[in-house]
Amino acid sequence: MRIAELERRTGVNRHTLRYYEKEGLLQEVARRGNNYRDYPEQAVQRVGMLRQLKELGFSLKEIRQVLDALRTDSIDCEQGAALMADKKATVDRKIAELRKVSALLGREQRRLQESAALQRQQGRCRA
Amino acid sequence: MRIAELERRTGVNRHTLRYYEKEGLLQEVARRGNNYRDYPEQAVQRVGMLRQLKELGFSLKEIRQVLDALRTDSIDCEQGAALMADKKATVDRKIAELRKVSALLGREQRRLQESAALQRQQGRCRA
DNA sequence: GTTGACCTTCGAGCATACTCTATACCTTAG
DNA sequence: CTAAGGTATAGAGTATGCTCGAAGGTCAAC
Repeated sequence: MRIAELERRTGVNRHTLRYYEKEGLLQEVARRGNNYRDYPEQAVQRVGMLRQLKELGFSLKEIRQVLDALRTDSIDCEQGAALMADKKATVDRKIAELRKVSALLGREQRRLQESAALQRQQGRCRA
Repeated sequence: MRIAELERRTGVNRHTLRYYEKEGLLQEVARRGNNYRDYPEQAVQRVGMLRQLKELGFSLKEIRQVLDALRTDSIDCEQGAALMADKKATVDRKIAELRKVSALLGREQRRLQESAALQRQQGRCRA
């Protein structure tokens, strides 16, 4: 598919897609005779994963490492496995931290909601 | 405490601490007679939470909203509760996504590890 | 072959989040 | 009093990750 379609299907700006390619995040982008980029169907998923990881706080550099390892082939298996383990540990740590944050936000939300209820009965908010 | 101690205890550059203050992320920083900043003990925790949220992919702007709501007082309870609920939903969504990523990384790690084992027995990596 | 909708590259510009430098004031030890 | 070291502000500089516009090539329809 051409860049316009990938842009439409991923919601990612075409300039950004070219930027990702330049930064090595989207490899093996074929070109047609006219020099137009010709993305494989797979690219949609790849860009999706990229954006997801980015949203989760990973830098493009880190994401590239993971995506590279997922493409494998060029990378040593042992090394790839270690990278995956490392990234998984990072992700698991993030999950644990987010759980705490979620719990904290939940508690705070309930507290404020109760205050709001009181506020409706009485006067001002006394959080 | 003065800025040097907060820097030491949080591991955050003093220039960054002043930057956070300027951006409204650290409010109520008292000044001594000599105009030196005098942070309350609490600031250590606040900076810690800030950095943690940042690490998890939140922008300083988003973090400020949450920290502001946690300080409450100035904010409407109803509104604060809604913000907390909203941020909690975001966090919970992130957790769900990270679980998927973690699972994927785990699968990939095992696959590469098996390939590495085969590789040791036989020849090259065939991932 | 001209129009219009694509596509290309290149380089400038921008927002965020620091990070550092310069200049100067404050404080404490010797 | 002076030197050393901590602090202040202001503003410049940097890294990352986009985002955009200009100049020009490609292509299908008319």
